[in-house]
Amino acid sequence: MKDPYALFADFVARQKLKMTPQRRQILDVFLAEEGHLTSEELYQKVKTEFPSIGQATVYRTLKLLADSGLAKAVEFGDGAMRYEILYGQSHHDHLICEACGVNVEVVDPAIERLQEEVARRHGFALTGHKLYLYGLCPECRKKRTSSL
Amino acid sequence: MKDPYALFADFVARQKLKMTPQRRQILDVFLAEEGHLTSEELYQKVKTEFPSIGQATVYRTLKLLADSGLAKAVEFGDGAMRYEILYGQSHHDHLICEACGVNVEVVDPAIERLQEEVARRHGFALTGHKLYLYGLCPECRKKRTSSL
DNA sequence: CTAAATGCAAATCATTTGCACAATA
DNA sequence: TATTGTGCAAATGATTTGCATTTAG
Repeated sequence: MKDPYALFADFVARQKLKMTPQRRQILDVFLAEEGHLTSEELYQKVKTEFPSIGQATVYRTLKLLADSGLAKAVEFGDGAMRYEILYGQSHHDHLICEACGVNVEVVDPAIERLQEEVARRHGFALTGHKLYLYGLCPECRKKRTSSL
Repeated sequence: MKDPYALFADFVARQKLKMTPQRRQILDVFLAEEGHLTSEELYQKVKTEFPSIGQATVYRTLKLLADSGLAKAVEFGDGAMRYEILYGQSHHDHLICEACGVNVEVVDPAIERLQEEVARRHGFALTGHKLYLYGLCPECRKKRTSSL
C-alpha cells in the first residue's frame, strides 16, 4: 500500500495539477494531526512552519485532499466544516458528547447493513451516509448526576 | 392532543415571552408548508401576507419554534439550515438523492435500536441522532444508466 | 408601564472568488 | 513557456446582533 504522499502525488499528476511546497506542507500537517480539523485550525498550524501561506490555499487544498480520497469532510454541527484523514482508516460514524464535545468514532456493521437495506427498499442506490449520535459521555453523565 | 397553536402559546407563556402577530403568521405559514423550509424560503412566503416582516424575525422565530419542540432543524448539506415540523410527526431519518435532491423520510426501528446499543456500549446516554442516507433515487438511476 | 419583540442595517463567520504575480511541469 | 497555484483582499451567503422604536401582557 502506497504512502499518502505518493497517493496524493499520483492524484495530482493524474489531474494535471501541480505539486507545490504549500500543498506538501499542508498535507504534512494534516497527516500529523489526529482529530477533525477545521480549515482555520489547519491554517494556524501550517502558518507556523510556512508563514506566507494564505487561508484560501488551505481551503483549496483541503478540497483537493477530499477529492483525492485522502480526506473526508464531516460536519459536527458547530458552524465549520471539519476534515478527517480517510487514508488507511476504516469507515466509522461519530458519537458526540453534547456537554464536553468529545468525539468517539464508532462502527456497527449491523447498522451499515440495515442502511443498505432501507435504501434498497426505496429503490435507491446508496452511495454514502452520515450518522451522528449525540449524547452524554460517561464523565459528563457523572457530573450531571452529582450536580442535581 | 393540543393543537400546535396552543402548544406554542403555552410555550411562549411559560417562557414569559409574548405572542405577536408576526409569530402567529410565521407559525401559520410554517404549519401550512410540507417540506423542509429554509429561513429565507419561509421569509419569502410570510412576506406576501405580512409585508413589513423582517428576516431577523423569521430567524428568531424559527429558533423559538425549535426550542418549543414544534420544529426541528435539519441540515441537508446545501449551505442553509432547514426546519421541518416535529409536531405530531413520528421520528424519521432522511434518504436524499444526490442527483435530483428528492428527499424521502425513512424509519427503521432496528437501526434505532442498534444506535441505542452502540451508545450504551460506549457508556453514553443517547439523546439524539442524525442519519442521512445519500444515493440515487429510482428515476435518477434510470437516467444515469441510459445516458451511459 | 415594563420587559420583550420588531425591523433595519451593520456586523459576523465560514467560505469563495477575482486578479496580478509567482512557480511548476 | 503555458498552465496552474498562490496570496491578498474583496465578495458572498447565511445567520446574528445592536439599537431605536413599537407593542404585548
